[in-house]
Amino acid sequence: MSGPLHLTVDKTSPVPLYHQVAQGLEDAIRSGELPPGTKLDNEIDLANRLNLSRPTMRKAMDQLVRAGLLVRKRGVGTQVVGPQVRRSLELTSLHEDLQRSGGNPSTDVLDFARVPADSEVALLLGIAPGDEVYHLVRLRGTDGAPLALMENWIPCSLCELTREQLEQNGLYSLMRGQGVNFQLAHQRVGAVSADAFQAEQLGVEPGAALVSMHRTAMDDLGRPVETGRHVYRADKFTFELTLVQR
Amino acid sequence: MSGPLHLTVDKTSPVPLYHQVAQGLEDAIRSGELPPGTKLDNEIDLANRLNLSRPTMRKAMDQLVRAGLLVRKRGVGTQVVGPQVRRSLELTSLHEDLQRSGGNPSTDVLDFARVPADSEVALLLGIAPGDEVYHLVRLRGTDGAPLALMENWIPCSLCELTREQLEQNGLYSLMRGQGVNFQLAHQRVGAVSADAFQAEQLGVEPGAALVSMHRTAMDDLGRPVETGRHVYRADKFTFELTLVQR
DNA sequence: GTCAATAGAATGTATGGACATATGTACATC
DNA sequence: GATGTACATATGTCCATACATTCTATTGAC
Repeated sequence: MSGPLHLTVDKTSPVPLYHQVAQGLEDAIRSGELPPGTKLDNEIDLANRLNLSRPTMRKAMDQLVRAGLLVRKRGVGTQVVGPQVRRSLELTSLHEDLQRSGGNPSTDVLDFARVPADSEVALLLGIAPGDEVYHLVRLRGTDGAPLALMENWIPCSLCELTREQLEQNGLYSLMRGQGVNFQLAHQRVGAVSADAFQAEQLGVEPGAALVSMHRTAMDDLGRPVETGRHVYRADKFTFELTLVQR
Repeated sequence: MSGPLHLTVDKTSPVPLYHQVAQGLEDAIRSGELPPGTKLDNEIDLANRLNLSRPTMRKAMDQLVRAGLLVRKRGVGTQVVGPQVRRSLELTSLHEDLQRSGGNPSTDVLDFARVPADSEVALLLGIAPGDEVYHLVRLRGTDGAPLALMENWIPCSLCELTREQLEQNGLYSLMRGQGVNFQLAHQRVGAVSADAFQAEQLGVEPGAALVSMHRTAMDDLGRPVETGRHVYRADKFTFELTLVQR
């Protein structure tokens, strides 16, 4: 179940060989050239065919195994799993999600201020109560219809924010642009009934079901850099996640 | 910022060296022996100290970098991130979650039948409409209070299920016990207002906000093995997730 | 004909070395 | 004193090879 698959690698390119191979294989799988169930040639043959060492070939395949596109069975071989394994879980902002789905995102900054952190926010951000934080309340919508009401806190020591920037850009891209390296985020997703303010802002009846989300994001050294509480219109928004067995 | 750290490896053990090292390092980090911010010795020294080759040492550290416990910076060194990186996202069932949190889970099987798959279920499970599937409706609770209403479909060709088994065990552990290798699951989490049936079963007012979840689980070859729709009491249940930047 | 031993094939683990490249610092120069 | 260059350092990539382990299929014995 193999043979053709004309992968090529450029040994002069600055992009690592194993990455080129992994990318080529992934493209072949996602394009359907290697349909689910296909059994690949063994690692040594593949390496020889591309004039690579086995460790390099293996490292490329490792990536795809971790990504869930390939399954290796010792003593048997390697098989294509299938492209129903879509994008795995990523750390993205809502703004970026909306851009991808083609909607026309808008942002209304309802509140923007520097305030002293209360004890709850200080605990979440790992700072002292009273330290200055940005407090934002934003209303996000697509194509004119309100979608999400978002309340966020960010330590002022991390970056400079202005109301004008926030009306144009996503919070995450602004912070990234000022050297904040997001690494991971803890989220809690649940449901709440809309209170009067939420109902008015989002254009739903009071008591309507909303998706709620609490998030605390951390940078590459594990320092909390942002925390927030968001609510979404349940008829327009769900969280999609892919759980992977390790 | 290093020096002691008395790791040892057993070269006669059947457990891979790189795994022993990774485990030892992870223990040292999580125990606080290597606090966040600690800079590790370079890979070559560490390898020499443990009488290992650099690739082996590096492979061990790779695991921890992927797990988010270490950060490597080229030309600089490797640093401990911190243990606030708790358990990442895992593929678990609700039943197992409840056992971990100490609650006393109960299961009430409201419906159990073999039925022909309708077109929607058939599409999700990748089978032909009309093929036989198990159709389950279960009410889960903790300490006597209802928590979740769960409706599931499983192809009959995959395993044998009985009502009695389901009252004692989680669905996933039953299927795993019959050779189903869960690999990943796609989930959509949102919110809905409780209808009359849901409200009665869960003990809430009609119209109350509920957390909703749709899931399709797949095995190691990418075949769908289970799909379902669940609703949870919003006051007792949220989804916790950790997003990791890759 | 059935079952067990065996050989082959594939992945899993490990070694040792070599060179490339990014980063921070110390030194030399202007 | 400011600036730029050179060097030391640590990680990033890659190769050639060896042996271990597991699964499959075939062979051979009873």
